[in-house]
Amino acid sequence: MKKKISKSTEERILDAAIKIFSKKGYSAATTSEIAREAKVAEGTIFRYFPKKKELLHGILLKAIDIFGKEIIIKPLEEIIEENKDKSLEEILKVIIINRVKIFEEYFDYIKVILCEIQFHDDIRQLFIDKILKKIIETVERLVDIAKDRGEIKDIESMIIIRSVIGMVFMMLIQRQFVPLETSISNIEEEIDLIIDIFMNGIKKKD
Amino acid sequence: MKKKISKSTEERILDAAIKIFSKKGYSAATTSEIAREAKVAEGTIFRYFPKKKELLHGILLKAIDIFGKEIIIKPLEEIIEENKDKSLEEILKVIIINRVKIFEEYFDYIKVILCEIQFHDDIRQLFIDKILKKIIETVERLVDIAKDRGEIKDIESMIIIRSVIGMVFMMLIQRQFVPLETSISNIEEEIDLIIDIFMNGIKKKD
Amino acid sequence: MKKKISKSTEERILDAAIKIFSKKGYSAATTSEIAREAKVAEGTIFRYFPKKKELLHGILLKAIDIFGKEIIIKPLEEIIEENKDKSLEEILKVIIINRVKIFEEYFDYIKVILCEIQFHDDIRQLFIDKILKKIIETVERLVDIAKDRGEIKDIESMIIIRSVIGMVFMMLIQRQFVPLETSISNIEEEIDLIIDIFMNGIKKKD
Amino acid sequence: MKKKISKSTEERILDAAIKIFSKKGYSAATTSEIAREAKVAEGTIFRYFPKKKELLHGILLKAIDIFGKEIIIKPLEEIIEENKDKSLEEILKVIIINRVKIFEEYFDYIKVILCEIQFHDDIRQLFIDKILKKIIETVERLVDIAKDRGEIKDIESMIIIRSVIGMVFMMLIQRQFVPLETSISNIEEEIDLIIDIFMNGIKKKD
DNA sequence: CATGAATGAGCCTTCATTCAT
DNA sequence: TATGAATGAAGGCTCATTCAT
Repeated sequence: MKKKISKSTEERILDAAIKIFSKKGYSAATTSEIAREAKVAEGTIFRYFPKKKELLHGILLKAIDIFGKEIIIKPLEEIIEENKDKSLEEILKVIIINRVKIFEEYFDYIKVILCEIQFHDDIRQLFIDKILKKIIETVERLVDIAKDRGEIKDIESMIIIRSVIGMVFMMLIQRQFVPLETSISNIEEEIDLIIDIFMNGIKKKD
Repeated sequence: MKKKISKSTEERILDAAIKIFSKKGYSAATTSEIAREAKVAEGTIFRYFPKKKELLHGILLKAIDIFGKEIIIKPLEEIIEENKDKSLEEILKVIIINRVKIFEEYFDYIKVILCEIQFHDDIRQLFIDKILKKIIETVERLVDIAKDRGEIKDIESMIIIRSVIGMVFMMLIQRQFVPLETSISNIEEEIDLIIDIFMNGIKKKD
Repeated sequence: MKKKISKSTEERILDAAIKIFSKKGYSAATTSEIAREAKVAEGTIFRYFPKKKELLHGILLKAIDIFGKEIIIKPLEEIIEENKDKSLEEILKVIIINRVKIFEEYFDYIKVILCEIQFHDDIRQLFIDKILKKIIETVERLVDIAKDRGEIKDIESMIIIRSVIGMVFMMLIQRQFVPLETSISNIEEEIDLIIDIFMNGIKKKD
Repeated sequence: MKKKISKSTEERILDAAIKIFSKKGYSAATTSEIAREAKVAEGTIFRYFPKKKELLHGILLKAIDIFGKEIIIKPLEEIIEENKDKSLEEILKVIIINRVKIFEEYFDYIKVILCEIQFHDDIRQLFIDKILKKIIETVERLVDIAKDRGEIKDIESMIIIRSVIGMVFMMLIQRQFVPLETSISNIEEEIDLIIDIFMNGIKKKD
């Protein structure tokens, strides 16, 4: 029975920071705007985050927490376990739908992090070590399971992972930035199509 | 025998701006650093680009020029024409290799633009109208040709395009940011694999 | 027993601004010099006056306050009341001496405002509405009283007002800018002469 | 037989400078705007006036020329000569009307000079020596003539001069800046009233 | 002699950071 | 602990001035 405690000051600041960073970018965001958004005095921010950059670290740490612990490891293993008898397509669909939901929920985190890893070496390293590698490891296990089942070709796992992530990522990006009109009404249908392409290719068989 | 004329001041400034923007991000970049890089006085920048933001516009305009005129339209049609008799896989490979080269050559432009379209509505609109739509239109024609030839399944073109772009894009991103060790030595081999997945899927056929 | 509280930061900045503006003019004055004069950091100025121009507004607002509330309305009525039985000349003298004192005390305000109303429409409008019209209204009442008493000719009030103000104004200007040697030692004597000219003209009666 | 030669470059620059200075003030005016107004290149200005401030000097010199030679000395003497037999009022009226015309024609010069003498010692000194003293000397002669004729009271000439100048000046200022509605339709009528006040005072005689 | 591109000092302004309350 | 006034370094931008053409 989780009691909803009113957010701590630190949390409020971090939430505000994510919001502003994702809207303006890290550099263009100002601590004063973050303070206003968090409804604290500007000085208060610096009690918790003595340098502006530590807000970015704070965000990444929170992202590591969310993506790492709560999302990637546990649920993925669970999903596979719970769907042992299902086909690879079906498992993939469950996973992708789940990931997509998370992606959209934490879209602001992703935007900020993907942008800023270009400019901050420390942030990049942390991201690679604590998030990216974890994701890859986990997906790799999934691919290996599939390979063991003898269901997929013997292609370098990295390529496979990258491919499916790329396809899904592009779908998400498009949905966020360029809501071009497709005849495909809902996201589940889109995911089905992607999985179909991914699993069976686009070539017509005779 | 093209003689390399010494670059105009405006070009030098724009080149410097791209370099600095891609290294630090638009907001964190300073006009004084750009001036230093371009070897001009800071004031000179403002003769050509009265506001810092116009440097960003200048970059986008140049990107539109490069991607639009020189790369997308003409060459793609040529490639298809020249490879009429080849298989779809072969044509795709030629195209992707060509695109990848361009992508890597103008990687700084892409980084800057993709980051900043999030924060500047005008930049985003220009990008969508002048680059993205053009790319999609062109690739769509390619897909339609393939569909006409009866070589690929009847899937929504947008999904197909997005998928292949996503796969290639992820490959490029990885090569740029996370040079993880793969057993795949060169890019051509990687492209072959991507095309194979894209065309034939990853499912093993019995 | 009014205790002289140490001036607020805002007051110190405004006082410094008036001083520098009156010495150099608004445009030639720099915020850094004003900051130095006010003994605050340059950034502090912008906490109170986000744009340099708002310093000018601040000055005008203060002038409106001083000239409007404290000086023009109340004291003038009082003076007239208190000197009911005196001759017009005597009343005029009391008023002019009082005005002259104020004028000299706030000479910097006047210099700045009179110069800058030429260049800033908003400042001009405020000045006309809040100061000039008030002055004219008040003096007009005085003239009307004199006319009612039957002591002065029936000349358009505006002309009368303008004339006496012009005479006094010129005297003040001269005293400030061109301290030409006059045999008239003190200002009271000068005022007497002006009043004499104003009341009786310069023509010798036979 | 004055031939109207097309204005020299120097003249065009000076005319442009007066125009811009009077609109924006000396400091806020830019050499580039002056160049545009004068239809010359920015560099050209500096062939004739190596420092911006020399434009101000140039303007003052031109004003000295206009006010000094052409206007004050010669015509005033002429007017007095030609109107020997007329009354002082009539002579005064002729003079004032003439002065007013000049004042309005060269209003931009006056505005610029009166503003800037506050901030530039050299300009002020020149103005006092070459214009103000000349005006005073001349008017003084006029007053002395009147005194000799026994027509006016024996008041310090300076006071007399200042008074009439102040009255006229205020009238002009008002006409320029605050065109308040007067029942007096035309300027001649106003001048008549001013002269009347000045000569006969405002007191009703019994 | 005229041009206008280039300069760079210095301006107004912002904003991360400090610190007395 | 929280505040917000004060700071001052640094940024974007302007503009008088120079100089090669």
